[in-house]
Amino acid sequence: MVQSKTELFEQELIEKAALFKALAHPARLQILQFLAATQSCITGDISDELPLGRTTVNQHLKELKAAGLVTGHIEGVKTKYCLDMDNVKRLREELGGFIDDLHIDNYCCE
Amino acid sequence: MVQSKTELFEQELIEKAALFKALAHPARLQILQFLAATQSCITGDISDELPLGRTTVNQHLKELKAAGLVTGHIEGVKTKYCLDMDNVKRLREELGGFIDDLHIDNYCCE
DNA sequence: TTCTTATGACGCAAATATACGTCAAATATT
DNA sequence: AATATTTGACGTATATTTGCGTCATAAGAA
Repeated sequence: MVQSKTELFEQELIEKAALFKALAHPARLQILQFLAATQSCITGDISDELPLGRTTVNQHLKELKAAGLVTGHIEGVKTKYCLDMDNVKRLREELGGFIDDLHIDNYCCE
Repeated sequence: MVQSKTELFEQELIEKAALFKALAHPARLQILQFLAATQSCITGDISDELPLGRTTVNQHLKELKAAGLVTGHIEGVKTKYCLDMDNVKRLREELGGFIDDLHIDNYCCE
């Protein structure tokens, strides 16, 4: 492509697409599940749970943080990661809302 | 990367990630909105509505079809695209379900 | 038939994502 | 102090996505 064109779309669509993109990799989904399952916030060796190296997992964590779904607290040498519950809830509403707004109930294709 | 590793994850996660990925671009979100808004199924010149060329839009439509969210019926020279309502509804449940399954209501981070 | 239109397949180039090795800094352990 | 852990930043290689031009095909119009 000559240039990226994502910025030519409506801001709202861009943001929604970015949210979906944050969830568009199985590693990131599994990280979210793992953080949710282990109630207490967990250190970085989430990589033991995934078929990926540590730095790769770190990279995915970084993206989840950028999307606002996860926060990281430094605790001595280690770092504890947590779900950002408020944003995860907001996420759920936004994603459901997008589909609801399509009003597929009335949709009739012929 | 030496090789793609997505296939090393659980099948369920891979499929959910693929669904999210289908929604991870503003053009595809807008295409879905457009198809939903124009009740009658629409020919390919959806590209008039987007800041993208025809072949690019075609490419995005192809991805939406691969994800099962859209179907295309040939009608003479033109092609009519439709939302696949059943799959869109299923999508809504699966995506909401993923977040529900995190049980964030009980989540307590300290 | 000839011309026009609409489409999708194909391939290219640029941008971005994915995966990881290495390294320096910070904290703990000895 | 010397050593060991844990982490994130950085760079690199490969893979995938994105955007588009070109072309051949198929159907309708002239």
